[in-house]
Amino acid sequence: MARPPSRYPTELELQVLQILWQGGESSVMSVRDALAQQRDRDIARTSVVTTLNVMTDKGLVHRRQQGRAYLFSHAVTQDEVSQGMLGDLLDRVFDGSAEALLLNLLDSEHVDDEEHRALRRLINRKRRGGKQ
Amino acid sequence: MARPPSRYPTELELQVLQILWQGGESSVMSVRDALAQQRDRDIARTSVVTTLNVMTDKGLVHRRQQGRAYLFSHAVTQDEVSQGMLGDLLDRVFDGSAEALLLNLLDSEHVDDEEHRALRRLINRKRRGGKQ
DNA sequence: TGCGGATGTCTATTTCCATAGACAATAACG
DNA sequence: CGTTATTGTCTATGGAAATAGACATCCGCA
Repeated sequence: MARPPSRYPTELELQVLQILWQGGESSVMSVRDALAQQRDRDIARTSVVTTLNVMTDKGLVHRRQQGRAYLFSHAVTQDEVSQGMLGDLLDRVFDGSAEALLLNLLDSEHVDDEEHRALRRLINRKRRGGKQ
Repeated sequence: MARPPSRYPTELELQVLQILWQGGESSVMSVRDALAQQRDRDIARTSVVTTLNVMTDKGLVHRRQQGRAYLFSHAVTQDEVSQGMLGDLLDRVFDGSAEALLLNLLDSEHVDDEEHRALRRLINRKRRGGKQ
């Protein structure tokens, strides 16, 4: 057997999605430019087309023809993707324990005192009724 | 160019690490058995050896010779890996915002009311002094 | 002492991802 | 109208990851 396809957007696909979330419906060229800027490295036009077509097949983006060219837009929301990826990490790394995840987050160098307080405010304010 | 190597343990590597974290220093065969059980699917002994050797090169596991066989143990801790992977997700998906991540976690179906309360208790109790 | 089981090495296969070139079609412009 | 720029399709390449087979050893036991 071989490597299984990744369950969630790959690195490049995520970057593309972020561009579409931010900029809305976009042409290949403008995705290419945004990618080049975001990564500080050029990428060929055809590479972007290929990637966008693959993403279309995967159902990650929508493709709409305008004249002879295509316009692309996101087919999944930022929240969907974030929750999918976070949930995946939660399961795979923290064995489904949100407490373990939060503890790890609080202990990491990514969260300083100030952010710690912000998190506490957040969770205390947000008593119930998130999703509806 | 090609796909860059993954920054953090791959799926299989993570499963192997979990086995070593749980069971301590292990032989190839016992890792193989644990893998097979955990995934409910057989895997060839040689596949496990190959993977463990790659992981040795990557510095993820230690290899110690005992008799003519090897014993393997983890070279990275569970916390190190968790923090690395969570930090990576934080940067790549949530643009470094721990609040955004927490909000997303709270809104997800993975966290019910009870767990929500548990998280609030946790963050309120844990006022200061996480890492030291 | 010779054979079977256990073990490591080396090599191979398959698939996915990232990337891009060759080519064709077509639109635009002078 | 003819040439150039734009755009999509098709095909290819290189490397990583997951998997396993062929082979050589070597230990223990009948």
